[in-house]
Amino acid sequence: MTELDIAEVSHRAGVPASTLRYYEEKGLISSTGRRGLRRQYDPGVLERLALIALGRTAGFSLDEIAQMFAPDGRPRIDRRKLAAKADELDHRIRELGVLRDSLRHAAACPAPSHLECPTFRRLLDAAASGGVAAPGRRVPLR
Amino acid sequence: MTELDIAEVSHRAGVPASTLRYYEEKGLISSTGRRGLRRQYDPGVLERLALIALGRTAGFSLDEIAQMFAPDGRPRIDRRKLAAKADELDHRIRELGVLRDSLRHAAACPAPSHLECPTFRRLLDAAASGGVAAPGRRVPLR
DNA sequence: CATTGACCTCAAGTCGACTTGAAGTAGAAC
DNA sequence: GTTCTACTTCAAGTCGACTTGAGGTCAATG
Repeated sequence: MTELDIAEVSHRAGVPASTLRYYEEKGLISSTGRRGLRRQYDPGVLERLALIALGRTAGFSLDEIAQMFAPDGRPRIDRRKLAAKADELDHRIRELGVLRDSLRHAAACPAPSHLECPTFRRLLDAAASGGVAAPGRRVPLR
Repeated sequence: MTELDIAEVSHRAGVPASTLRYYEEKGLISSTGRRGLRRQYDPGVLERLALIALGRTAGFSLDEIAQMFAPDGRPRIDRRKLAAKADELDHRIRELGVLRDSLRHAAACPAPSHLECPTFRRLLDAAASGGVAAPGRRVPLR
């Protein structure tokens, strides 16, 4: 029997069983059957979970990820969506880069108060005018 | 009178009035008084809002940001915290860079299915082993 | 055959940052 | 002096991704 028990999947994928049930409810994964009450899974579910994890870190929502699987279970990833997400990431990366540099500067800046540091002020103005980033959708930090 | 009406602040800072009330409730900003019922603000609140926006985009929570103001209202930013956040950002930036490159590759990859693309598979394995990033705290995407 | 313990379901709770809705009020315009 | 309107308060709702808790079931172990 090559089937995996839910505990096995949970352990191997590093994902709580509750999450596996939740993903199943959302249609992201499916179990091949039950042994008694317990869900059994095809080993392929591990790959699928990896795909889901990947999508999450790229900033896709679970619903978006669900769209990425064809009814037959094979990934059907729209290359344009990937490219678009890559561009989005690129944008975000630049923003974060500016932010990081400014934070570093502010951390080292000799001005008595941050408000008196020109670099910090420039950053502030950018933030005020939405030049850096406005709070919006969220992506994982780590 | 140099005081600003809440509508004025809302408009100039690009922040809904409901958010201003919420921030006040959280102790992030304060109004100087009322004209009738309406909150009046010192123009300095705009700078403070910029500071808050900045903190948000850097990934600080509102509570953390609240800690960054001394009781007198002046920013009291711990330089070590800034440096730590910069390091965190740096880490995240690297991760996102890898992710972006891989997405771009996958978008252009000629393999019939992404699962057959070596680059994509490497990325998958990284995601599976937590090598890229595990979902956790959130920071603004844009 | 009885117990154990890990799984099951389903509803509800959590977290952060706000938003929304109902019901009220005061300054300003007519 | 009435009406208009933008504000006010306070409680409750929203969103996404899960987690938690109560009460139930079943394969395996002794």
